[in-house]
Amino acid sequence: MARTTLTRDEVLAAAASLVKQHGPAALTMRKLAAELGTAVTSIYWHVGNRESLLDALVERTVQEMGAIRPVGRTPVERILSVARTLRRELRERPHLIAMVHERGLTERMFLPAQQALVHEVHAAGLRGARAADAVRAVQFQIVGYLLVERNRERSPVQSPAESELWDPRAAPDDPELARALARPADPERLFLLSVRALVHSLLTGPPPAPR
Amino acid sequence: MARTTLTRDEVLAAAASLVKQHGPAALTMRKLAAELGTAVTSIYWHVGNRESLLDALVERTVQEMGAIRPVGRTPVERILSVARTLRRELRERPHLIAMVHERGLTERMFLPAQQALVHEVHAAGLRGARAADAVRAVQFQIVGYLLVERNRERSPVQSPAESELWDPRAAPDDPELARALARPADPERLFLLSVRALVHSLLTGPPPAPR
DNA sequence: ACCTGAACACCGTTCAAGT
DNA sequence: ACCTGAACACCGTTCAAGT
Repeated sequence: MARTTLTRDEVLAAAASLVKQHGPAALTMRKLAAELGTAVTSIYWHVGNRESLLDALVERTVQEMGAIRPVGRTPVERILSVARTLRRELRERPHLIAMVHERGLTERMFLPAQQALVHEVHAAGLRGARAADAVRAVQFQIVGYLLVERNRERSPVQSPAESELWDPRAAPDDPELARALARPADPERLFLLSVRALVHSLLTGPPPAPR
Repeated sequence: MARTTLTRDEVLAAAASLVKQHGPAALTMRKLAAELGTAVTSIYWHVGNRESLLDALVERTVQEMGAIRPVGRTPVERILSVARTLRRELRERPHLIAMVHERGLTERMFLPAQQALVHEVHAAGLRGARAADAVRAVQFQIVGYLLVERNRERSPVQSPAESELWDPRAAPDDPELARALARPADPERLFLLSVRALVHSLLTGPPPAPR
């Protein structure tokens, strides 16, 4: 397919396309070579090996996660907007994000978001170590939530299903609770509710008690 | 090695041992056969194929995560004890937990914990849909946090390191904040601080505002 | 019912050889 | 500087054949 001489960028582009469509497991050196119309071994000249090819893809993804622009009137609202933006961007690149995660670069990918959080926590009046704790707590919560959510979506058919797990025996005196837990969660609503609750507590509450 | 006839349980035990020591990628059918002193193909008779062998290991792990016994005087403290217990148990089985996660069974593994949380949220006076939201928010936060923490630990050498990312330019008027963010986080402290803040807000705060 | 080796279709990677 | 095919050491899985 490559009418001109093969290029590292061409290799990366083809690899990214394979990963976006079918996930990282579908990215084999041989399929990639077929896609590019070259010998398998040419790829090695340009990218070293499969591992560093994946590294390069991950690096690209990290770069693509651009700066974050918080919107809203209060710090809480602006932090919520950051959370919402992150959720959207991550959901658009599930396979690549998973690779970033596997490579342990999630933290670095979230640096722009972290800086935005610092700004908002500051605006809310927190300083020093307390502000750092708040930033990290929110960041961990957002990232963690999204990992769990992704996991739920990839879930095979659960057996037993959540609805079977929550028959009324589990909470005999609160059938509405059992019914609510038997229903599937609304992830976006739960996400915003959780972030709001945590942020509210961190920004306005008293300092947490020592353990 | 198997002096007597090969058994499905023997296969599972040997496989679990390989995974615990070197992770799921090290579990190849050929190595497993060598470990058991049988032909590769014998294993197929007992467990079907590699995929269902992994499924069986995951199933075992889910069963092993026994019931949770909350301790403490207040609901908040008892929920914190659940969080601490989960953290410890997960950290003892990193590879197997990762496999559970990859298979989308994390939720099911956490059912005993979820039931404990229901009990505590109830004790704190929440009912119905509001209680269900609180349970799920806490559960998602705990699981999510542990996934992020695991990721951090597996992290290769970060480049640029967190400490380089946080030079004083990022927060010019708060050098203590920059210093705090440049230091590595204390995961257990941050974990308990986060859970405490979220739980406090969910159990005692006003209902969160609509979005 | 249980086990076997041979064979198949896949991998990633190395290397000497080409231009 | 860039590309090639052959070869190597691995995979998971199928299958006909043994007992």
